[in-house]
Amino acid sequence: MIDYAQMLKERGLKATFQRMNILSVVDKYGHMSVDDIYAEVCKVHPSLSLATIYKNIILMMEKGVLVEVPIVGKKSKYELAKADHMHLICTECGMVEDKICGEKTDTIFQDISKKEHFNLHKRQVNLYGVCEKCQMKEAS
Amino acid sequence: MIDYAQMLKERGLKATFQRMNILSVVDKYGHMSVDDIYAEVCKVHPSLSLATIYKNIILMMEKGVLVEVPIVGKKSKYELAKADHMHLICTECGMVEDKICGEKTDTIFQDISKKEHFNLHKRQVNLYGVCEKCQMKEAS
DNA sequence: CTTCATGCAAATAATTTGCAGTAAG
DNA sequence: CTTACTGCAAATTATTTGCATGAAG
Repeated sequence: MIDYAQMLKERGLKATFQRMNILSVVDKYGHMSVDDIYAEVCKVHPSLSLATIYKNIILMMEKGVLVEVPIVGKKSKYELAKADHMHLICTECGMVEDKICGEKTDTIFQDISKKEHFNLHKRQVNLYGVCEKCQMKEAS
Repeated sequence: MIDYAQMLKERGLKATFQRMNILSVVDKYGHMSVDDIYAEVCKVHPSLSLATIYKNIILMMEKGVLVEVPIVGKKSKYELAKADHMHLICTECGMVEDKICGEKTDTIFQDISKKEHFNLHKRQVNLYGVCEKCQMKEAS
């Protein structure tokens, strides 16, 4: 169980009800768009404003709590900042699943960066395809 | 030299002046946002409409001529469809550079997909960091 | 208490749409 | 000629901002 309040205070942000809930639903569902977050948090806090979501997402990204996951053909999703990983993205249902990268890819990326004199900060690997569930549906 | 007219006709699209120019500037500069394209093509075709750019980008993506490159914290860029590759993206100046992936990463991605019963269609690898030029600037 | 965060409403930016006129084949 | 494409203007959607009120520490 993650302590969202502490997570926020450590970065100098007040632990408001709204922020706690944003973190909690992002944590629960893994990857959410602005609208997903809004819809979900509204269930427990109906007077929530979209502007608050936008302001907080930007703020929490600056503070390194949230990370943007831009996706081909859709609005970005957001996830909690965590160890580097790749995404399997289903182009049918929109599902996003985390997968740990492993050292091998890591080494490859670092070698390339070194060769190009590129100061690498962050990797982003997205694999687009059709997930097992959607393959089932299509077959039927 | 790429024959843009043929490229378009092969996919059942008319080879208009606008489309030829969009392809030509994207080809020339490698990676461009909607606004970049608009600004550039306007130089040779001042009466161009932004709506035309949007319509054509969508159309050409459907026909597999253009590919979207979504980027953290910015508007997407577009590139000509070509062999799989990764992107080095400079977070200072916005530069995007192509790099060929190599078989090693390819194999890793396919293995993971197989293990997850994921039907892989498309890879997207973006490495974010600071390019050589911007490192120079910072140092000075 | 004091400061920072929220929610609203209004402003701005980004994208899409409908349609009459125009150009490609 | 005929169909598809463009450009405009209007509509829609997405995001940002300013400010008065309210909550956190």
